[in-house]
This record gives sequence, C-alpha cells and structure tokens, in this order.
Amino acid sequence: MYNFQENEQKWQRAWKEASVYGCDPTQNRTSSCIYVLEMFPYPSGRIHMGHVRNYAIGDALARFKKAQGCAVLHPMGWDAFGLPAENAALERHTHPRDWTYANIDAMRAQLAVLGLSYDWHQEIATCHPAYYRQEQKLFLQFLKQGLVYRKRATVNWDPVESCVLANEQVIDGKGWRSGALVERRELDQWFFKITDFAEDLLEGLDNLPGWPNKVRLMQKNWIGRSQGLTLFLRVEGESEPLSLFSTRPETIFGASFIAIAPQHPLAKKLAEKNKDLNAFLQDCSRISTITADLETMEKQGFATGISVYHPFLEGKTLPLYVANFVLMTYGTGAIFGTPAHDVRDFAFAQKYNLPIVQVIQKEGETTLPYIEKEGIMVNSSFLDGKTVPEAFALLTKEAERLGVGKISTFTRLRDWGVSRQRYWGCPIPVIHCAQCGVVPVPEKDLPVLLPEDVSFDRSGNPLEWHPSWKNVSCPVCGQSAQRETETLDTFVDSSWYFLRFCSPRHESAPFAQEAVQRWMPVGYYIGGVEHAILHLLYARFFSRALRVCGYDVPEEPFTQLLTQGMVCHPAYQDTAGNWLFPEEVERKGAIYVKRADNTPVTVSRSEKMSKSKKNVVDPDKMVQTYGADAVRLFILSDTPMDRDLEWSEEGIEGCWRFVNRVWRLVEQYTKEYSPPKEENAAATEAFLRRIHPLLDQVTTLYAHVQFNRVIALLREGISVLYEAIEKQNIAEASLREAFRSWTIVMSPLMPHLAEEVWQALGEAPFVVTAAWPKSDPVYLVKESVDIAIQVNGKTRAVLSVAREAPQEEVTNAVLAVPHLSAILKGKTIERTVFVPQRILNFVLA
RNA sequence: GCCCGUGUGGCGGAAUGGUAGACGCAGUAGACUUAAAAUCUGCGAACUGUAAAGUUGUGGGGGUUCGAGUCCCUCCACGGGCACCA
Repeated sequence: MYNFQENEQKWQRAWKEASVYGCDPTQNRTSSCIYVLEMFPYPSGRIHMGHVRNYAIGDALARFKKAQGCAVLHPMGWDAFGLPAENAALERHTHPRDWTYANIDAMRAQLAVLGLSYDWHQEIATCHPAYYRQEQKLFLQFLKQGLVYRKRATVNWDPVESCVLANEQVIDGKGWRSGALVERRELDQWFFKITDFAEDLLEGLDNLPGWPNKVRLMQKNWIGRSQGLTLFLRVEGESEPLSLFSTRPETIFGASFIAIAPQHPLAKKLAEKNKDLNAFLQDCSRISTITADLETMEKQGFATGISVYHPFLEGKTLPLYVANFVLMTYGTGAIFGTPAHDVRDFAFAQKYNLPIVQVIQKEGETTLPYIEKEGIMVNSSFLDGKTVPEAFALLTKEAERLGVGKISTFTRLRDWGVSRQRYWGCPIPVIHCAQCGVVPVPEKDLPVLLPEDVSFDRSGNPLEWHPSWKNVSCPVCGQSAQRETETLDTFVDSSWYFLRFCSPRHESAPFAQEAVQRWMPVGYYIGGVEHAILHLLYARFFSRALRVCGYDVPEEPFTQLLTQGMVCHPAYQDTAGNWLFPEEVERKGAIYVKRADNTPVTVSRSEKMSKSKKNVVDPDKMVQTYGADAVRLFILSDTPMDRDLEWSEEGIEGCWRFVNRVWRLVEQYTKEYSPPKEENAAATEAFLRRIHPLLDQVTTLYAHVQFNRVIALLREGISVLYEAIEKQNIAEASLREAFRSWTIVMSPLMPHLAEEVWQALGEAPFVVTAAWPKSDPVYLVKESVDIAIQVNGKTRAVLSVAREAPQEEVTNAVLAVPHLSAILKGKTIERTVFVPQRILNFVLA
C-alpha cells in the first residue's frame, strides 16, 4: 500500500528546503508571468472543506502554469481584522491580537499538510502594523483627492449598550446581547465615494470576458442604473421647488399624491411646526435599518395638508404626504404617486382614499394596478393616444422646454460607509480639532497603532473608552484634540491586499510599482460566489481610486474570476432531533443508524456544511486517513468547479484507491517489469496513438480549468499504461516517456505522489519543476474513424472506415452490411448528407 | 414581484448542431483466496426478443433542421441574486 504519511511529509520538507515555490523577483513582465490568487481566508481558527476546495483549485492551476514555463506568483495571507476576534476576546478573556495570531498559526499548519505551492515569504496579515500603516496612507491620499468624506448616516443603535451594532449583530430587530429594540440613529461617518465611479464600474463589466456572466449581472443589478426624469415642483408656502425622480414620468397625469421620505429635509422642516408630524417622524426612526423588517412593514403616510402644484395642469394641486415607504437614500427622496400603475402607490391610495386614475389602457387588460409599458395613453392631456415610449419622449421634452424637469440617471449604488465603531480594525488616521476641524495625521506619525492595553468588559468601542489613546494635540495648531476612534471596515483591507502581495515587504509605499507592473492584474482569482458583489466591487473601485491618486495600477484587478460552488453533505438527526456528525452515523443497507446505539437516523438532503447542523467533515481527519493527494483529487473530481459538490465517504475512498492503483502500476513497472526482447512496432504505434491524444486533451482541459474532466482522462491514461505493461510489447523508450509525461500530468493534482513516482522512475528531483510534456502531432491524427450511418437522421450502425474515405467508399461499406442494405433495399433515396469522418445520412423519400 | 441559472441512468457527471450516458460512485457476475479483505476481468437506460435486431428515451408541450441534450417559443420544477430603488 502506498505510504502517504511518510511520503507527504518527506516531500513537503524537501520542497521547503529546496525553495521550489519561490517566484523570481527579477523576472520582467512578460506574457509568461502569471498571478494565481485564492481569496485569502479570515483566520477563524480551523480550515474547512470550502477552503480545501478553493486552495486545491488554485494550487492545481499554479502548478500547471509553472510546469508550462510561467513565472507564477502564488501567495497566501490572512484577512485578519474583524468582529469575531473581539467576540472571542469577550468570551475567553483573551486579546483579539493573541486570538488572531494563534488562529493564523493553527491554520498555517493545517494548510501545510495539504502540500500547497505557496511561497510563504509572501505572507501578509492585514492586522500587522506594516500592512495597516500603508492602508492609512492610502486613506489619507483618498481624503486628499476628495474620495473620502464625512456624512451623517443611519446606523443600528443599541439604546441599552449605547453603541453601534453591525447588521449581523441585530437579530429580529433586537441587539444580540442586550435584546433591546434597535433604533435608527444618525451619526457622522466616513464614506468612500464609490458612486463617483458607478458609471465606470458598470461599463467596465463589459471588458471582463474572464468573469462569469452571473457575477457581472449581479454587479450590474447591484449598481442598478436607471434613467428617468427629475421634476421640480412648486410647493405651497415654500420658495424652494421640490425635486422628485421618476422612471415613468409619462404617468404624471395619473398622479394623485406626492410623497416624501421621513428623512427628507422638507419633512423635518415641516415637523418643526407640526407636533403630529414630528411624532410620525419619531415613529419611523424607531424602526431598525434591517431590510428584512422593511419588507413586512405596512405602508403608512402622514397628510401634511400642504398642496403641490401639478407641473402640466394649470391650477391642479396634489396633496403632500410624508410616507414611510419612500427612501431618502434613492433618487431625491420624493415621488409622485400614480396608483393605477404602481403596486405601492395603489396600496397607499386605497388606504388613504386617494383617486385612482388610469392613464394607460391596454385592450383586454382591466385589472389595476397595471404596471406594464404596453398600451395607449388616456386621460393624459397632450399625451392621449400615444404609446408609452412615445409619451415618455414627448413628456420629457416638454418638461425640459418648460424648465420643470430634467432627464437624469440614478443608481441604486450608494457610497460605501467604511466607519466601524470597533477596536479590531485599521484606525482611521485623522484627528478632530475644535479649531481646525478634521486634520489628517501627518505621514511621519503613521502608523496610528492600535493601543494594546484595552479591555472588553464593557460594551461599545474600546478605543472610545481608552483612558489616554484618543487624547492628542492637533498637528496644525497644537491645541488639545482627539483621535478618530473609528476603524475601517475590513472590506477595505481586502480591497488592495492583492497589490501588497506583489511586494509584501515594501516599506516606503503600499506596493512597489515595478512589482505591480510585473504581476498585476491577477490572472486567476478564485473564491466563493458569495463575494460576487461586495468584495469584488470594492476591489474594482479601489483600483480606480488608486489611479486617481496617481498609482499606475490596472483598472480591472482580476482578469479571470473563477467562482467555486459550496461543499455540501447530508445532515443527520437522531430520534430526539439532535444533529449528529457524519462519523457518528453508520449506513446499514438502505437505512442509516446511530453508531452508539443503533437507533435510526433521519437524513436530510445534501446542504452546505455548517457547524450548527454538524454536517461537516474535518479536512485534517481526511488527510490523516487518506492523505492530502487523495483529498485534493476527490475535491476536484466529478463535480465542475462552479457547482456545489457533495462530499462522500465513497468518493474519497475511490480516490484513495486510485492513488494506490497508480502506485501499484509504478511499482510493477519499476520493480517487476522487464522490457520486451522484441519490440512490436505496430503495438507501440497503437499505444502512442492512445496516449498522445489523451495528453493533448488533458492539457487543453487544464487550461480551461475543467479538473473533473482532467481527472477522467488521467484515469484513462493510467489504464492505458496498465494495458501496455501487461502486453509487454511496447518499445521501452516510448513506454518510459509515457510514464514520465503522465507523472508530470498528475503532479498539479497529486504533487506528493507524483514526486514519489518521479523518484521511482529515476528522474532527478523535482517533478514540480519539470516542464509540461508536449503531445506529438503525428499521433493525434486518426488513421481510421468511426462513422455513424443514419437513415432519416436515426443512427442505424457505426462503421469503422479510413479517415479520408470518400462518400462512395462509405456507401459501399454500408451496402456490404446485410441489415443496412436490407433497410435501404427498394427505397428511394431522396438525398444523402455526408459529413466526412462523422456521419452518412440517407434521407428516404 | 424583478433578474439570472439549472433540469441527462440508482447517484456525481461527459457530450464544437452529427454514435447520448466518457470517467467515477453504488450495484452485479466471475477470477484469485480455505475464507474474507484487497486486487483483477466482465456486465449494465428502459421495454420487446434466445439472438440478430427493434421501439422508446436528456423535466412537459410545440417549432427550426437531413439530424436537437445542444438553437427558438411556451409551460413546469428546483436553485441563486436583488427587493418599498419610484
């Protein structure tokens, strides 16, 4: 049996000693430099199967590219700031830093046993001052360029703990610890101006052919660009006109009310003189910001009693409402309501008895609200009789002519709020001075280090409670001032780490320009599809922002994006409803029982591995049982990368058997096999005609990142080699060469085994540095081909004919087959379709 | 509600408009073995037939084509993203 325990450790040591995975920093940027990157992990403490899948994919690619002669940058690091460290600190009375670094060490050790081809000299952790120092520098440059600003924004406020909560800390509208009802509160916070780039980020998606369509679409929808008309309406008693945005301005003649958001400046202004309105606004603010709650919320409005003048109908007015379903964060925070053609407006009009005037009519369509854009305008003044698109064009033109409206575009995308009222993150390097306002920390004072002596025994932000840390003197006027106590969203850390990876020890700047020139953009970026929107959009924004700051970085950081599916497993429950780990369960024929007491177990359908349902498989245990090579092989076989994968005990067993099958083959060949005394030229040629096409296909499939198919062909190749040594008539040089190339071909997937085989074949170390084998075109051309014989498109037989056989020859061959000639006998052949090497179709009359 | 994706044996899945089911898992028969495990060799869509062969088959219905898993229309089921976005 193959001794994976010993071999895997042996080769991991040998690779390390020989530094086989270092990338040569002197290499110039050519097409043969490639950057392979897997999304760096959060150091939670344990590697899970999702990580294994992610890194197995990246590693196979990195090794393949290296063998093909590319210089490969394949780094690994840690997305090390974040809330879980603070929670752990609270629970276990440790320091977030200690917890994080201990986790990093544990996970690094777990990764080591998988035999991944990282160059650990490139390692970075975002919580390291050398890293966040550069991030602070970038923040200040963004600030200087006007890409960062401060604005009042709504947060989740826990009134008992008197602190801000992250969205995930709000459960059912209540604080996770206090259980108090969460309120909306307005706080001054930092924002990145991602909306400045909305248009560019949207257009850029068209230049990303290496991204899955799905991800591009998700980003497109997230940016949510829509075109329409902004109207400026006169409001009774106000000097300023009210702006409101609509994508359906042609329905204006069906409008029966105007509504503004509770946070709208006009609403606030009116509330000063109106107690009831003020109470209504208070009510609205008591509702949390969590979207799940908004869904179920009832539409409520407050009639202000104020009139708004219709822009196109002299003397007509519309009542002004403040309504909880109007969002301040989209458009202008004000709308006109057309109940007949909008679901929400319809519900609102019904509740408050407002007129419902139909302005679009489609034959056969009588139910309201009717929201489609098909039909003819009615009750609409000068728009009557027009189609909807005509009406849109006509109305916008008229609005612009009258100066009451303007064509405009709004996006759903909002600026990126980066303020976090937390300890374990990158401190925002500014100082608040009563005299000078917001003052950037001078570069010589960077980094602004996190204070070490913090306690987590009280709620809120430890930086806020620290006795001395925030008290500083103003760098401009010298008066006493206060540090910003907010830290940056951890998504900021992960928006540029791939640039830092190009030159991780660079001191004077976030990255060395020539290193970025050499490696960027990332050739293959691999990770879960759950990052399809936020992380990837932020990273794309960062690239653009950096360019504004004068850095020469590519606009799009990731050329190829590979999104992997989840790793799934059925979940088990015993009769009492307790979740059981897979190893606690045993299969007995068609049923499953609990190992401990043989009681029956219910099995759920396969779903994402999660601790709560205990349907997890520990990578360490699998590696101990079957070896890293078998685990890596299994996680890449059978299922295409972008689909969900079901982990199965049978599957990993099968891969373990294959590892042994390969090793047995090699032992037979190197120890027992003796080359034939007389080589058979025909057999050798037949052998080569099987091996070379396989090699050719397998190379293409590697390049297309279709590892499940790579593995299928790899297995076929091994079977061909088995047959060859059994027959014992293949020319030794050819056989040896085939063994050699097949070892290289398996090495990206099973590097330890490949190395062991390589050594057994008497080759010099290491297979991981060997060049990829080339297939010989001579053996790729088939001499004879199987051609399908069809009658009326239905396949009746398959005949083997010479590759260049003309139609006549094939027809003769067909007639020579009794049952085929019987079918055709006495029938009139209307036409024949002949596709050389593929098909001959007789179309009967 | 809007947008997108997927649907192929018992299972995971293959298949530039041209032989549907590669490869694996599970199954099954045989070889080796005192026996088991391991290993090796077969067999496997369904139905009819001893066989040769035939019929039906890629979620349902329709269409384009000499020929459709693949392209078009429509319906159904499942999965994902967004969601009071005006």
